[in-house]
Amino acid sequence: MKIKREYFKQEDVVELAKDLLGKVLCTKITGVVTRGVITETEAYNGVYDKASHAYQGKTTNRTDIMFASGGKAYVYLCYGIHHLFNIVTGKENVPTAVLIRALEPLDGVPEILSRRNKKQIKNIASGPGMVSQALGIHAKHTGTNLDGDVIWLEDHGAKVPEDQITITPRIGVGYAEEDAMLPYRFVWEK
DNA sequence: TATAAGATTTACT
DNA sequence: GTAAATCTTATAT
Repeated sequence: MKIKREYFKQEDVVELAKDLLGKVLCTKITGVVTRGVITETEAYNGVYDKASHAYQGKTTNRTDIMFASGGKAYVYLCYGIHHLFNIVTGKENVPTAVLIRALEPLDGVPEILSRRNKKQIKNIASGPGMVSQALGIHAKHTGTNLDGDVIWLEDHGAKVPEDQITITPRIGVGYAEEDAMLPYRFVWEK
């Protein structure tokens, strides 16, 4: 079943990032539906988090979307090459978001293989830039409603046992000083 | 207007 | 293991 927009409005972004493990991310970008089970996430805790683009309430053209209420896509181009897909969460004016770092293809596998130019699905979406490429997500999808028919999430009822969840510091945010050590990354280790 | 750096991936030595 | 690719955004002239 499709996840309602209210789900993304809960205030504890760290809990939400953890709860998203096992959920299914779906896109319909080129007329083809692709689905993947989320296996790795990171939380970005708004104004308190130096690793967040919205640290200290900084608003720019790029980060404006993070201040919207939960349930929208925030897609950001990194290193000029990679599109990073985030789910905006929380209430309006609370710039929290969850980065999807990895997933396992479920439906539309041939389309995913073709987009990634690969022959097998192993590790095909094991990094934030690769997730976006696999599902066809582009920076132009920033602001897309996640309860629409382009990008949405489904709950297939998968329960992830606590003992299969690994919590670690985030990746690639060394510039965030002490906040780089925060345990905001969640990995589903099967 | 110009310059520096980035929530990364991939290829090559 | 190291380095290149590559372009938008933010900050400074």
